[in-house]
Amino acid sequence: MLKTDTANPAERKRGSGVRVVYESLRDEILDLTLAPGSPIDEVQLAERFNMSRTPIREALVRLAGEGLVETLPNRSTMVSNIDFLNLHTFFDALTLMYRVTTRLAAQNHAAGDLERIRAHQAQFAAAVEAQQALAMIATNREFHAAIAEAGRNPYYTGLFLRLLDEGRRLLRLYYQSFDDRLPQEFVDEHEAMITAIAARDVEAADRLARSHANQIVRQIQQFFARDARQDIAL
Amino acid sequence: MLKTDTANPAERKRGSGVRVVYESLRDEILDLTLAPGSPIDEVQLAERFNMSRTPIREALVRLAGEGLVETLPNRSTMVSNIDFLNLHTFFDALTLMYRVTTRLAAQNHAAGDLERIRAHQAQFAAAVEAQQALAMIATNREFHAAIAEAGRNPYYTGLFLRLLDEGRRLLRLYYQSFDDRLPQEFVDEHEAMITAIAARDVEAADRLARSHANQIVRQIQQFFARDARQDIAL
DNA sequence: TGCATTTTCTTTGTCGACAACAATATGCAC
DNA sequence: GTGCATATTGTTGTCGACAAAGAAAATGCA
Repeated sequence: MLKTDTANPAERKRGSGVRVVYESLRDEILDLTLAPGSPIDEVQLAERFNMSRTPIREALVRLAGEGLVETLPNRSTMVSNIDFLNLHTFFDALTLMYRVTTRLAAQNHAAGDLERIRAHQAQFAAAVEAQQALAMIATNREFHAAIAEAGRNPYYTGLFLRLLDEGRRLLRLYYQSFDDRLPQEFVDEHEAMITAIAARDVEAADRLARSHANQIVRQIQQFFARDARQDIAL
Repeated sequence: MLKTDTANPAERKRGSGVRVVYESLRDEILDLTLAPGSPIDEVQLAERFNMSRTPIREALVRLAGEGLVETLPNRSTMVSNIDFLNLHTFFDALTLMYRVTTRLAAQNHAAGDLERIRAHQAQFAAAVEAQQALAMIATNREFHAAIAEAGRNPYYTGLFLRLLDEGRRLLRLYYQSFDDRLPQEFVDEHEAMITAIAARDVEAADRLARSHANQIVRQIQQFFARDARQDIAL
């Protein structure tokens, strides 16, 4: 219904079906192309992707495992709602993961890590310069993901990626409303974090990560608080 | 092959199939009934649970999402190996989650939380008294899960439960080798944590959680270090 | 007209079958 | 006997179909 990616009828590598569906749905959910709370029809997806319901279902099971969709037994599955009432738990966990991963990156980064991190930072700066909201969100995620990778703790990385993805939905709302204006300050903060990591200065990395997280959290919280007040005013 | 839970031929509630398979396999993996690295045959499971391969596969997808099994494309899926070389990352994350959840429990616990926590602690103490290793592992998990619940941050709770489950496999090895002897000290430490939570003493809760985690980590590390040395000696 | 009940209809959960892929076994040439 | 190409076997990924479970619509009755 959204996109008709029914391009190739049957020229699809065996075993790639689930991955395609999973990644497509995942991106659409996180980009808010699929609205939170909207129902998901299996047969519709099967038609759209030109495949049977079986791989569609397996993709949905994966998405459910990550909390991106919720599936009621014998009832339709739907895109998970954003829990605005408990956003503070999200921000709390996000801040902790920012700090922990950046700390560990300063401790454990090895050859090649800094190059990868700097490359993502360059892409992020370019996206900010071009004022492209979606690219900003994506490159920011990759930047912090690279830092987490350099920290070399897959448990932290896993939770952090999940939180960053969940945050993509919030950021999408945020940038949508602010008309894609550019937060140059984030670029500078990123640079400072890279410097601290390169110097293996754990405490500085922690401090920067914490203030970076606080910065983001504060802005988003202000935005949603303003939004809520407007809702009441109407 | 292990258990023939082929009891009821078809008297099974619609939609419960996946859950049954998922929980059974999960328990067997964590209890080491299914050895790490052992292959998983879908048709064999289908015969054992008296159902088609479809629900079996969905259960395996869920397990793969939690990292309990690994699935190679077009090749058989197998029980995830324990990554002994990177155990420190596991202990690191586990310790942090011990601390964070206990801190939050001291901050946020509400009516009924303490009762639930104390109930699990009583069961744990009973299991220790009875020197039942499996019951000790299970009740210990429930005790800390209840604390995490009282902390009211589902992101932390989710990661913590995953770590505790992964730890079940390590603890299983640990207790197996030590002939199920009883760590009375854990019971006492639990009691102290409950007291700190009840008093809403966040710093004390943090301190106790940290030392509790260190205690456990140290014992398991010693065990595996000893084990490794024995392996070399042989 | 309003409510309870039955019927239809939609959507899910499960099944058995088939095709593709990987690994092993077989055959053949040297 | 060895090395390579081919056939065979086993296992996975995908499919189309059917039946159960709700939900919605239709019917009946007061």
